[in-house]
Amino acid sequence: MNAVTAIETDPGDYSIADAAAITGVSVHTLRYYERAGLMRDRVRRAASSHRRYRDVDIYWVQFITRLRSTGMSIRQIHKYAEMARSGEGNEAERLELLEQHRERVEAQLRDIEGHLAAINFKIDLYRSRIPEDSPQQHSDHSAAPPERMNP
Amino acid sequence: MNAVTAIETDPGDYSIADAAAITGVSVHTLRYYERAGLMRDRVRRAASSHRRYRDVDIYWVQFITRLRSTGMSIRQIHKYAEMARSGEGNEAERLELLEQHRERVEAQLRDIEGHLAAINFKIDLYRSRIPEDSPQQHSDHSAAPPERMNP
DNA sequence: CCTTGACTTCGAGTGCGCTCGAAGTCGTAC
DNA sequence: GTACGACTTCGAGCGCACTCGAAGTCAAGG
Repeated sequence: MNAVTAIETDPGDYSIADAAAITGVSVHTLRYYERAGLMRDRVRRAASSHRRYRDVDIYWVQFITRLRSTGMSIRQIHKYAEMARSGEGNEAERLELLEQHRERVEAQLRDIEGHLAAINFKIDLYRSRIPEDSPQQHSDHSAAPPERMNP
Repeated sequence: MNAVTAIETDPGDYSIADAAAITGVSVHTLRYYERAGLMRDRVRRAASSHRRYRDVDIYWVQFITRLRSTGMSIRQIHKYAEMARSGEGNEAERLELLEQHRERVEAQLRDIEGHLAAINFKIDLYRSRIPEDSPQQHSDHSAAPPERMNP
């Protein structure tokens, strides 16, 4: 069970280029994430010191990509990864972190829906001014959205 | 109809501090937006050279805030504002810009929904590992999301 | 043996969107 | 008159998340 050959030949081991292709994250960013302490597990190395990503690493990258895409900061992901790295005993804490994030994402979703509605409203406003011949005043200003805008 | 007094006393005129309070955008940022050419209309000034925001300015700020919140860049908003400033004749172009943004926002919304589902999936995974007493192995790894993750 | 190319590390650079601070000007209150 | 506070301009600074580049290593192919 030679570790090196095992690592080199094991299917389910990917080069950094492969990992980048699979995850859609650039090789630069993959290295950066690792440096920043975002990886859950230490990424294995071939004898050549080249990184060998395993499936779990890929999944992890895909998951933290989702966290990033929903606005979680690198700092926060680092914290989460650190907890995950330190093994059992902090599951409740990790869960809490995720649940807090979930709430932020849900709020995000609601906000964006509101913004979308306002944008659609404005689009309709433009539409009503263009198609038929009525190129008089442009009272573009008040893009009054479907819902109240101010607190 | 003294312009100065008219501007000073007109209700519907707000100081930059008022505008900041109303829009939730900081005074620094309001000035920055103006410098960056994001304002549709030239913001009026009192004799003291203090800015006097009118309702339309407020509405505009609120709208571009929505554009910002949905990921439109300052550069793009500048372009849009420039078109709006240059008066009639480019409504179709403005409409197109907004519609393109709308599509991006809709895509954003779908993406976030997917991310949220994956996060919820992971949360459920944690939940199943915590409440009852079963603190054995932690096979946290594969946060297999409800939908396929890779293209 | 030598080239090629895919990787390595590490520090520096970039772009974005603010955010701040210094120095100055007003207008009102005491 | 002078102190105060709210504003003004302008340039510089900051934090974040990458992104890049230089210089080096290594394995395989010709």
